[in-house]
Amino acid sequence: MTGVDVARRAGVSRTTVSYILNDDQTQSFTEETRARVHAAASELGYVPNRAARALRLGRSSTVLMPLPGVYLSPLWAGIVDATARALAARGHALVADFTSYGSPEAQVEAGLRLQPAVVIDTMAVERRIITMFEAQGALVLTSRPSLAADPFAEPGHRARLMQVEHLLARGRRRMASIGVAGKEDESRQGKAIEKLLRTRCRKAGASFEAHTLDPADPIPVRALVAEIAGRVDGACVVNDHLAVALVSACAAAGLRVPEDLAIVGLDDHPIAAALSPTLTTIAWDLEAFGATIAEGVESALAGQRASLGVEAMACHVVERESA
Amino acid sequence: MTGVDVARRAGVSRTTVSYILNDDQTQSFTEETRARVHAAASELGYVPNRAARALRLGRSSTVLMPLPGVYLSPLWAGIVDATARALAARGHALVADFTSYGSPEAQVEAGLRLQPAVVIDTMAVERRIITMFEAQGALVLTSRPSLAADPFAEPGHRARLMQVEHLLARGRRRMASIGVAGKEDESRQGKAIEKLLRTRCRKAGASFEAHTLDPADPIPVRALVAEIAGRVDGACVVNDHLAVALVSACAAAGLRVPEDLAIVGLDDHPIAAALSPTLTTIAWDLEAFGATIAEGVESALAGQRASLGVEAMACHVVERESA
DNA sequence: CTGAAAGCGCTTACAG
DNA sequence: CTGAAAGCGCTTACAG
Repeated sequence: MTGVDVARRAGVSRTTVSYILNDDQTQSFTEETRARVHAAASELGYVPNRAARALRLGRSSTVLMPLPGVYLSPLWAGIVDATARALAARGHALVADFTSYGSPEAQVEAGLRLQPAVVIDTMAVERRIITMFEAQGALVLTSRPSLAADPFAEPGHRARLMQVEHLLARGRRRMASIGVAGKEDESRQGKAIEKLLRTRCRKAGASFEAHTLDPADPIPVRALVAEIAGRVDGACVVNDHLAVALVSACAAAGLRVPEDLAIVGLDDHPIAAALSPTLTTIAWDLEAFGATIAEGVESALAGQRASLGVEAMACHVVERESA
Repeated sequence: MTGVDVARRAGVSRTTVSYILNDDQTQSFTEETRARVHAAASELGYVPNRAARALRLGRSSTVLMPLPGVYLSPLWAGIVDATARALAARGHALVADFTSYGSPEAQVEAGLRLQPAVVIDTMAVERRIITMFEAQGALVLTSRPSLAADPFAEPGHRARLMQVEHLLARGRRRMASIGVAGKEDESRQGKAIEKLLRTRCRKAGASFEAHTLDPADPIPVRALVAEIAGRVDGACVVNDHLAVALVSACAAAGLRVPEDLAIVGLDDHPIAAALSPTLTTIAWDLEAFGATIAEGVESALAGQRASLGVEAMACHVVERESA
């Protein structure tokens, strides 16, 4: 089942089959020829050999997304799924690599071994790893929001702000933001978000305080609940993982949610819907994000410097019991 | 950077390079020649072109793992990660496909478009989809435990039994098993496990009851807590997602965990460690599982009917506060 | 023990 | 508008 079979069936040369199936704009064919070739291809169930195509073109159709050591939360799973789906529709295969490598060198070497057409840079991977990929000649597509942009436009900022708006709209005026005690660039972003939320609260005449926690350890979560009980009436949490821990610690401490403390999470983790009380959260529109990345890959392959417009990644409130 | 460059540098023919680098057993070379070729390859950082190799060999080095619509729990994420790592070490790229396709046909067509060397059959995919892959000539490696085997040997059975043993060892004698209200083959397996646990409890002089719940809906979880409060003192739950919902519903109902009800989860979900109280659970040894699959892939590629020995997948109790 | 050569299936510059 | 032919980099049967 090769292009030769299609050519024979359609009564044209192998060359013509390639030109027509790849919709080559530099060639012209009669509508009748086109139709015959397409018909022959679909009747035979012809699928071009990827290896031969890659060999000839000098690039594979594999797209690599390095996510070293990423805890595969439903958020990341959703991003990977949406991206893989959108890429598959365009004939690319997404390889998401969650492996934690011993060194940046090992990571880049393993990634390059795949000979990917494009490497997708996400917020989950260190910048210097991306730099190394580029130094080795890999085509990189970044999905990082441009730092120069209006911070309000950055998705993480918008989502966190949406949490605060939701709590303010429900009459909460003593606000706390709870983040992850984290890595360096995360905490830098954390500071920016903190400032944004603080400003918003001040404008609404609400108090504001910020805390960070280690999501792997419940002890500080319990301590925090004891500390803020009675003082804070609205908490916006950086992700649902931590929000679930918080709701649970409130229950253990006898603090009523949402009466004493309203809580809004982020990411719409499946467990959030199963909790008692169910967790109000912010959900992302991942479908659109995947499509955006797939388009970016196409542009990058076409040699254009692609602007991803990740800034436009949408999110919305999922109203449940905790706020 | 091709095999020709390596040959030139080592002062041998292109043929010799291939034979030596692929460690062809039908050929013999002096140790000195081998060393020269290996040295030249590593000095030049030679990586064989995957596309050319695939074209020549007639098969890619992509391994496909269809996981249609699988909620990517930390368990599956761990399995995918461990498998990808083990396969990468052997030069294969794992493509895990979480897409929910409209039809089995669409799924198989999309999968085949990748021209995978091997398709890995897991418990997450319907059998008829695997049958279709095989009918289309794909090489399938099944990681399903053989049904004929001793049920005690099946990993899911062993893990659930481990939960019960843990609760019995802590003096609990009024046991409940809580599963997911699920699909047909799951519920068949569910029946087998129920029988196994019931028998074990009877032997220990403990009472036993089984319940199933929809993990997406907290209402029945709360109803169940109300129903079993005071009657049951030990609960083993089919996964941590549901166990978190249960712990949370207990707190909301004022039922003390573990004093009134000891709870053991399954899968070691990261959220389980962040809960108040922290969740006692069963963790899988996924590293070994990934290695087993990678070995199976190699055997399948070598034309041998591979026995995966999934039955041997190990697990252990992670002791925390809830039991 | 080593090497020259065929051929996997594709795309595309080139000739007609 | 269409086709014959080169060549991507690899493996391996075959000849020496």
